[in-house]
Amino acid sequence: MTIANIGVLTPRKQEILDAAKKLFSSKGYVAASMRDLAKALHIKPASLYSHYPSKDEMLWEIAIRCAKEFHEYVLPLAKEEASVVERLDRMLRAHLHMIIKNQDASAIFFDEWKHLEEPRKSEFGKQRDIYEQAFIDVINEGKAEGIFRDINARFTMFTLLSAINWVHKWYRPEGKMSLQEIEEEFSKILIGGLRVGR
Amino acid sequence: MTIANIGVLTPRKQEILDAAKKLFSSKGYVAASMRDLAKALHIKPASLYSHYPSKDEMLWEIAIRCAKEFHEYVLPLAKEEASVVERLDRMLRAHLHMIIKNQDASAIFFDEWKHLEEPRKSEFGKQRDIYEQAFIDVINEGKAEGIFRDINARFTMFTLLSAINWVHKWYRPEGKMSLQEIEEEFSKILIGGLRVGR
DNA sequence: TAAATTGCCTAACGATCGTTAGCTATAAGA
DNA sequence: TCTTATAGCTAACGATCGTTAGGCAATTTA
Repeated sequence: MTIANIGVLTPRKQEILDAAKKLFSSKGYVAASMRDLAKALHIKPASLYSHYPSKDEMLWEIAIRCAKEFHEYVLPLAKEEASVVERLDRMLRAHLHMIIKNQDASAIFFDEWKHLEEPRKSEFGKQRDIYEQAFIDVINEGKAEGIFRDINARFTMFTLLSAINWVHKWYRPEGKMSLQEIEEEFSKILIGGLRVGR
Repeated sequence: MTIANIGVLTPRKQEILDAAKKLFSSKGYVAASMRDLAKALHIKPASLYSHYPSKDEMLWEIAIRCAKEFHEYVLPLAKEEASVVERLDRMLRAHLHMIIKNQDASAIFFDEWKHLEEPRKSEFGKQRDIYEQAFIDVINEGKAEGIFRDINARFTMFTLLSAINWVHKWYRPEGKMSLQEIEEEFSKILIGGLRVGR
């Protein structure tokens, strides 16, 4: 199963998946029971099994679709015609956008996927690797051009994404900072810190 | 219960707490059962209740002690006699040290505390606030002195700590980067990005 | 119109969970 | 020597978990 050939779901299947996504991201996969999910959908727990054969299968369907969203929204930016700095900046902003606009997906993409059972967990890991590698590649480009300091690209990728990922743990839309402000600050601190020549 | 008056434990109580800390941090509090813990200690599950009245009580004892470790190791650095940049740098390095040297404590301090039941959860939150505020204060000092850019101090604290906190999810002692290398890179990227005048 | 699919139901199984009741043995302190 | 604290045990309770078996009604497809 690759991201490319993820099929379309029955409307009802989609509804159930949406409810599960919301529940898993708010309570955590382990703490959220099938009975909780059934209650949210106003059906009986056993009815869920008419649509999905197991809880793990549901988590998988959710996780792989979250991965797809991140991939499709962020990765094309790596190959646009623009400078390295500009492309990395765009990628980080897009990544931030995804996190803020789609907080449920973020929680799954960053935290809950670890509860997948094998071999799905490994399969998901491969998709994460692809995503992270795209950032590493751009950072390495910047190093080769002498624009970024001589730095471990993988380490840098972790640092950048980690700083941004945490946002979904504290950001609330009604809070004091607007999305645009957050974008600008990240761009200054993170990209700023990367550049040589200070 | 404040951090100051945390008492000393019976040797056996300490052993059990250590095993629980290890288990909770590796499997997660929810997934780690009292039966798992008993097995790790080679005793029967019911015997645990001779020492602690509940699982939540154990998590609390672990969490508040982890908080204490972070507080005592990092916070005094905020008031040393040194420049703002130097003090923030030392605090971040100390924070990183704690995470790498004490990965179990990190997992509890960052992730597992959220499973505490009220009112302990709120009480723990207060301790986290104190810890975070110390970083905010130093950043504000730097702003007042014109050394750091005009930035939301709370946001910056989150960014800095988030980037570092993630380390405990990927760092392995046998990996390629040494602690010193990690320290230097963080210092360059994070502190570097904060400073004005580029 | 007959057949197949979709969606949900009741009832329950077996497993696992945190926890309790009540007991015994050992060691240290009064 | 008596008391108290420490440290463990067996057995089991009630709750909750993911899941299954088997059936019923409505809708869609052939």
